[in-house]
Amino acid sequence: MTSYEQLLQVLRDQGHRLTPQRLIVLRVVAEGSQHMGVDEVFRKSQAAYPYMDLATVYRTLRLFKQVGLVTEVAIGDRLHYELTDPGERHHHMVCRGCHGAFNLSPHYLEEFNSTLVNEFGFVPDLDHFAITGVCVNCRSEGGEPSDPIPKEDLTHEDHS
Amino acid sequence: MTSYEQLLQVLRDQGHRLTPQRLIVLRVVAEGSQHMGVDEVFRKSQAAYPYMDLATVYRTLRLFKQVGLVTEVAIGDRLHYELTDPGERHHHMVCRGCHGAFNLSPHYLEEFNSTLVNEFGFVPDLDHFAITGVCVNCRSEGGEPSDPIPKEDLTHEDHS
DNA sequence: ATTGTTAACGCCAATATTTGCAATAACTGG
DNA sequence: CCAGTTATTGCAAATATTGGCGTTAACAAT
Repeated sequence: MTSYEQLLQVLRDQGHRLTPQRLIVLRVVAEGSQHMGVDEVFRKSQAAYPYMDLATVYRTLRLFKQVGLVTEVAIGDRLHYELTDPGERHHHMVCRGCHGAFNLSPHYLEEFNSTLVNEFGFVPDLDHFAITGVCVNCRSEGGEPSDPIPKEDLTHEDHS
Repeated sequence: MTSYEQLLQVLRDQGHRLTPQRLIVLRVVAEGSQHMGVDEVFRKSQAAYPYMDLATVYRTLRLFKQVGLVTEVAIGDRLHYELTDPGERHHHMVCRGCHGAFNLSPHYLEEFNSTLVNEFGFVPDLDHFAITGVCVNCRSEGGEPSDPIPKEDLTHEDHS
């Protein structure tokens, strides 16, 4: 019923078992307002279920990523995870200045996608696409700002 | 004189010191026909200079990547490195079926680049760009082939 | 509800990668 | 060429990530 149930169905459909650990990790990631690092997911999961093992978190996140439940984003040099929103699928532009993550509509990749397919027969993985660079704010300030722009201000921008 | 000298100049210009370790790593990467993993770079460097430390290799590769001397490519789930060729700059399409790395002319990214800059003021890092997907061969064979296509046959394709 | 099959877990060890720090050596200016 | 400054190294410890394996428990079939 809830979209939460739908997510679980994705796992079932692919023959994966619904374990309490997976439910917890899923909830943790789902409730996280922002993308979280592995350690953060682990700590929150452990809070809900003390026996939670770090290896399980790694394995679970890898699985979730495989089936498309979560999206992996490289922030700085660490991987972060966030729930994949099937309705509002988006890509990321990650600023290496402020580490802000801007959303990017899939629309901007469509042409690129068809080009690769048509010219080379290469089908790119575009479920999620992340590209690093420097955002407007960091460009104008010049150099890496010591005072990063709050993620909240940037992350939910979706320029369609 | 040699392009090798030019590479060293890049380091000097940015105020980095020219240590024997760095020269060795640079040579190893330069002489490697294909992109190499950290361990491979380490082993070859160690062969040339027995005191070479693994941490130094990591640090050196990170530095080289920063200054653009080498290019980092994700093959499978490990990072590989290759010398950045300033003349024949190219990007990569990495097949997750056969792990082959196809070259991609920068031309195909120009439009994408200007779009991001114009629309969002976001300047993407396109010195090197790598995208994973499935290549023609692996698509036709269906599923992950157990007999990977030799890298030699694919890697130096440059579809301009 | 009971049982069988086997994926997944928890724990531990292995591997990969990063970091702290004292000693060294690359560059600078004299 | 010599001495001073400080980035870089090597080593070792810390941290991050992955893998092996016996046990547990999810799911399917009875």
